[in-house]
Amino acid sequence: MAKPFYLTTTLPYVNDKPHIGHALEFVQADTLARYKRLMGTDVFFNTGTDEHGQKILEAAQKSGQDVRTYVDHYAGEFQKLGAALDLSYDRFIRTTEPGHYAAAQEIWRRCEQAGDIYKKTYKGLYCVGDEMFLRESDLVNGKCPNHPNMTPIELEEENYFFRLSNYQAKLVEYLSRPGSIVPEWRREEALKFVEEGLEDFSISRVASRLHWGVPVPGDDSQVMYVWFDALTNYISTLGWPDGDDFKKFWEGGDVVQVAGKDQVRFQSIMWQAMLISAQVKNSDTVFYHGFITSGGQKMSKSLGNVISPNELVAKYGTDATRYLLLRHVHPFEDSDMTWDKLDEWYTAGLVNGLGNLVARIMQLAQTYLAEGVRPEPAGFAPEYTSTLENFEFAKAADYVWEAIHHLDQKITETEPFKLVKTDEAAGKKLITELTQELYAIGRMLHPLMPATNEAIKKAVVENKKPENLFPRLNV
RNA sequence: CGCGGGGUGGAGCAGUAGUAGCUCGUCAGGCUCAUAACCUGAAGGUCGCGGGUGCAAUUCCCGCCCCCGCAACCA
Repeated sequence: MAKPFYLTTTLPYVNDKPHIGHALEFVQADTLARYKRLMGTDVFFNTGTDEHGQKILEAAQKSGQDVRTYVDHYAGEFQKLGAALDLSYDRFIRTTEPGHYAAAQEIWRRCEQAGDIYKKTYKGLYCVGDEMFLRESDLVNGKCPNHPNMTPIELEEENYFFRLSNYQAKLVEYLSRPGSIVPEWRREEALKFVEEGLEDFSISRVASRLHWGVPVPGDDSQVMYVWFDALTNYISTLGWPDGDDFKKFWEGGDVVQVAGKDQVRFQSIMWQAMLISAQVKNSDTVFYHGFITSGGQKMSKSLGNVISPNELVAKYGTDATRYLLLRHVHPFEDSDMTWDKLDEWYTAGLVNGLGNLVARIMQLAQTYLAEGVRPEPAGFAPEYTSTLENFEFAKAADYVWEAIHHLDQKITETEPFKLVKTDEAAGKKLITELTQELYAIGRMLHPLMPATNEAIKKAVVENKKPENLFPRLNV
């Protein structure tokens, strides 16, 4: 029996609508989860929403909503996106759940017990407009960038700090293991960063200024800084400290996190130090994906180049959106996306490629075979599985599309549509073979495009050519 | 300053010490089962620049130029 597999995305912060980066991360994680299940592994796939902190309070106030109403709304938006992308998560955790509060407070206690939490006075420049501390480097002409007519004031505040500086040696050890971070070069980057020295970081805020957070155990005057509580979700979702799922999937399983490339310090350094402090096993691997740009630039409303996940699903459909994100986005590095390119990729790969192949084979099968083909059970080629084991989603798709191309070639070369007229038995045998190969392609597609796999399987078993899987775009 | 990634045919990418490959686009041919799809072939690159080591470098080494990230509590 294979080792259980725990997988989690980062939790999107709900201060705005879901964007394409969220969709990318979700789809990548979902593909891994489905792949592992396909291999017979017991999987726990976690995602959810991060709902505390200053920014959220501000965003709620700005929209004139009660903060609860506000976070409920956005949690709903992310759940809708999950459905639109056909995600197979086992748990959608919200950091405002009571169970999560309990876990966050418990890890706090354990870190405190380990001697890693202490109180310190923090002095800094505070912008009343933003209600937050600014760094020197944030200032524009000595003023807050968001409030140029307000002079930041010197403010002193007492906060709790976490002794990250205690964990340099242990983090170096952790990060020295290849595989602790994927891709490898990001691991080396993180290692170098840790070797240069670590500073303690503040993990609480004064409750009178910011009440929207998890109360610090034993000190009602402070709430946890949102990072500290949010990171805990990865284990609170499993019922830590006592839950059976925690024992099975975290302690007894492979623990894999998926995150954006801006997350290295949080996921692979802060969070891992917290785990060590609380004496919980570290994550085995954190996989970091790149960002998606549009027309060579960061997507932004002012540039008008935003491509939203909901627009993608509306235009191309669920599986096609998954295809576009998996095959045409580099798993580790930034990738560019424009509507022109998306249309091109969609038409070439799905309309002309996969969709057309299904149509041509199923037309033959439906016409010449008496009944559905019973698929033969088969394994998966290592060339295919190794790509997914290594988070190389685009290569996995490339492998499948090579198989699609070979099948197209085979049809052209063997001419079943002629053969069946000159030698019916041989023709039918050939068509049966082609249908089985189509079925095998569908199976490999499962982690990437689950509904498409189902559609192909159904067509083969029922011996019925399906409606166009991928309709041509109206140009 | 530092650290990291990258510069390959029109575009996007892969790759390797010894005929440079893929997708899209272009052109020609083939096929007719299929969603004007599919198959084959062709045109198109001195693999950023300059040195070095090799019988041989796009691939290794040195120097330079250009582009893009990171430089921590922004969740």
